[in-house]
Amino acid sequence: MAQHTGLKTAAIEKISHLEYFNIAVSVDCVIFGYDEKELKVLLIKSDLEEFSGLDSLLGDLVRPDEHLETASYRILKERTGLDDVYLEQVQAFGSINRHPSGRVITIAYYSLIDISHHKLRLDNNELNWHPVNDIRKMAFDHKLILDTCLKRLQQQIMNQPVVFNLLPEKFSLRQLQELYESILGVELDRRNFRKKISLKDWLQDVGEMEEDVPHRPGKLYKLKTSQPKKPVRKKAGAVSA
Amino acid sequence: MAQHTGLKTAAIEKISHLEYFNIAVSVDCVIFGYDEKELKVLLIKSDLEEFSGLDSLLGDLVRPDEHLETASYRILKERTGLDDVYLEQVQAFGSINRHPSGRVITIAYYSLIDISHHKLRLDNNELNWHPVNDIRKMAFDHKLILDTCLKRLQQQIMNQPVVFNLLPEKFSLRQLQELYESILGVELDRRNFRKKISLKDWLQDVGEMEEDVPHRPGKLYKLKTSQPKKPVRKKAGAVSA
DNA sequence: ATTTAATGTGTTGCAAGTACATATTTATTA
DNA sequence: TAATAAATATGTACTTGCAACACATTAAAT
Repeated sequence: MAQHTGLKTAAIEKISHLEYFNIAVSVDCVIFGYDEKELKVLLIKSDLEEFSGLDSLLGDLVRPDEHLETASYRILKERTGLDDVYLEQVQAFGSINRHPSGRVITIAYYSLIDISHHKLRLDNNELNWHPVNDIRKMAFDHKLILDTCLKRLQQQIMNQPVVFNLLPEKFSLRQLQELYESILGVELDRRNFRKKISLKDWLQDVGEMEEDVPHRPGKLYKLKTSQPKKPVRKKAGAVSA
Repeated sequence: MAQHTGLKTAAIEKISHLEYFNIAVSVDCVIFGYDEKELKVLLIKSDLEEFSGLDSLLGDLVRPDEHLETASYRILKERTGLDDVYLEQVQAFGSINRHPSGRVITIAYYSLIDISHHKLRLDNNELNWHPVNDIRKMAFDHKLILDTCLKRLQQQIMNQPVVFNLLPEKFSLRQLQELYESILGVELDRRNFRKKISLKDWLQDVGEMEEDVPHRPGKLYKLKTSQPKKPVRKKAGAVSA
């Protein structure tokens, strides 16, 4: 490889050579959901012989004319029917042997979905929600990708109002606390949790109460409209961030 | 595109088709250095006509049999002669039109280098250190990549002992504080800074004093040997993290 | 010897975080 | 209908981390 001339030039000349198109690019989505007081992730049974019986993340190759994020949104739309979801890039994974069929580097995204959303339609019965804590082994390096995305999610929830994408529009503080607990894997003190949340000024009292709970109903809240629950959706042609 | 069958299978079948090898993959390194009390970044004049006069990051296409990190280490070695540097993946950038010659998605890394290191040899006189604060416009989307990497660095330095890769082995607390100030772009209180650093238990008194300073010399410190200044270097075949 | 300029150390106040207790409300049940 | 159970709603004391701030000390330069 060129050592003393500009590598960029050398590189670009080679773009027209086939040898440099031997890497495929995919995106993989870690789709988190929250149901029955458990953090879950949407997985599909791997259809590769090498990984028979194992689950894998939802992903696909990126099309040559497709932005990375567009590819992720496409997968989400195809798999869940949902359109307007929280999505965030986490990292690229590029080990040489991570895919048995060839060199595929993948860009991992995590996404947050309200499982109870009325528009949610899983496209395939090989698709299932799995409690994150029960997952042991996955196809490819997907367990590593899942763990990395979960760590990122854990870091984010204390600073950014993102978990609300996992909940229905209206929720009680208990629901919210249970969600935090299931993501962080720890128990939280109810009084301190409420104090912390109220300091952040994320919530708005909707003036309604829980219904059909076998105990004293709590107030319902929603995310303040001034808080961006979803990131600004970039145009496909825009520079990624 | 396959909507109701496993996408993975569909994808893998297509790996053998040429249409899916139309994306090239590169890595770009944001190489930070510290000199004359300024945070600097190593850039090269772009040799593309489209970007004539503009600087660009150091990068290259990833070879089909090369791990992403290996490619970054290769670039660093070729460009600086250095071998054992701090390197960390930040993000993938994948806009469709980010490269004028074709579809190239790039994985951005940032790396920290001691500019005074005796082994440092820039391979090319188009390569220059630029004060980060002076940089306005760059080739490709490299300004965005630089800004993103700087933000990541800023987040990291308060929690992880990484800045020591930018300093010679022995340094004074003043030097260290000036470095923090130039990375964060703020002035820090000397007493609070020292307290914070000493709480972290990163430093070890080497029992020597500054020399050739026109004022009272300060004690010299080095990073505690128990502190990992560099990340564990993964084997090329290992799963990336 | 004096001046200058930086080093090297607390202290005090404020803000945030943690541990912890009691009164209140609703549904359930006896 | 009254008593009980279970969760909501709220407040206080303690501790820890962070920010503002001042003074004595040391070495080089004059």
